[in-house]
Amino acid sequence: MAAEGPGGDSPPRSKRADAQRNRETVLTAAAEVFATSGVDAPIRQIAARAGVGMATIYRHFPTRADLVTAVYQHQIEACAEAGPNLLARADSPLDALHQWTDLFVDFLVTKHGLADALQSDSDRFAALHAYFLDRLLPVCAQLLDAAVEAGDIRPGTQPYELMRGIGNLCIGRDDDPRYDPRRLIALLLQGLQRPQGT
Amino acid sequence: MAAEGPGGDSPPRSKRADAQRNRETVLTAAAEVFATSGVDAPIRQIAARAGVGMATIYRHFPTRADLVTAVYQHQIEACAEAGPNLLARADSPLDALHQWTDLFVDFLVTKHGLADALQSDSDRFAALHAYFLDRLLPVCAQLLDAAVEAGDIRPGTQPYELMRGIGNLCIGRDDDPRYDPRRLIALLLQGLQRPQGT
DNA sequence: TGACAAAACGGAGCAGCGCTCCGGATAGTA
DNA sequence: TACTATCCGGAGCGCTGCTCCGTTTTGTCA
Repeated sequence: MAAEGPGGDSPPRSKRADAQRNRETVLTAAAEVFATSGVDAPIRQIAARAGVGMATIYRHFPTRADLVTAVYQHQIEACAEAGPNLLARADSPLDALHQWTDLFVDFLVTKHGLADALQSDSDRFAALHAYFLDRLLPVCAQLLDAAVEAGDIRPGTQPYELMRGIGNLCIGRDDDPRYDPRRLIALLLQGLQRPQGT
Repeated sequence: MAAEGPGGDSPPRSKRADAQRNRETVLTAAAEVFATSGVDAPIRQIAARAGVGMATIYRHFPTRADLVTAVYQHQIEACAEAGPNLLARADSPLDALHQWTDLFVDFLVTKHGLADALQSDSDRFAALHAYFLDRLLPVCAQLLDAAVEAGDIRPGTQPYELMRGIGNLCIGRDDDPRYDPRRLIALLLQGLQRPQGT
């Protein structure tokens, strides 16, 4: 979908050609800077790389969350769409949940500081948080429900809590061999499974 | 005048009286400010509250991590000492691990932004991170080992990973009724338990 | 007690950041 | 070509972390 701020459809008012061009330029530059300096990189740095003024960035993306959202939109979307596909193709709903989680974690871990931003207790990234929830929560809920239905995991877990938990576990330096979020998330899912007895 | 300040034992030659006094004043002010504005509160604010200049704070606590560590030292210590006690008194090592985890989580959750700081990928809080690890990792390892020994949980989990996982799960606003780190940590420990059958 | 050096203090000052404001440039249209 | 709505750029403000240095306080020794 068109990258619009939350608020919905705007009339087919097309922007001026230079504005359109600058928007793309900024997105490209932001993606590069985020990859090297993390999503907290100074706006000035992104502006310099894009060869535009700061106001241009703020005009297109009023908050940092809007910019981050726009940069990663495609990947978030891909992650959302993968959910139903995995559910259809995997051996079991539990298996699908595992695979989807792996996908989600891979995405978060490879984006420097993205997981941190998502769970930050400041409100700077509220819009990003909202977008993630809006797109991925239903997917996670669907997978969870299917696994419950199949009797693989016990009912009662809230998708929101699980998603935030997974996101939280992804926080931190990604170059520490002593800490691999995947192992902990595997434990978490293990704990979710219905015990054989009782 | 044998009044020796708490904390590490330093050689007999100590600081001037006014320095000692200011150190305490700053610690008190910092504790108050941290409680209301979080551990990221501006140094100026703490200085103003303590009625001292900023340089005084930097002189006593070169980095923010040093200040935070000093403020929470007693509570961290208490948490560390509780480990062996719980192990001795609880019904089982697994039970002790649960109780200790609760203690740890309660501590983290009630300190605004402390968990965030602990896992921040910036190096600003490296000293704090190191202190936590130094004091609490052995305790966690002891509890974990005991539980493994008792056959309650399966071997192979690294204490470092578990501690970081617990810390990570505590990150975020603490006023969200939809997210309770305790529930997820319970799941994590559940996943750690040795399966009864097969 | 008074003098004096070491220790500690305080805040001005610099640099880096987010974000805004407004004079000037530009694109689309008549 | 002329005109206007749209868009642009960067100077500027306020807020931060952290340092530097002239001033004040403390402890000691004559």
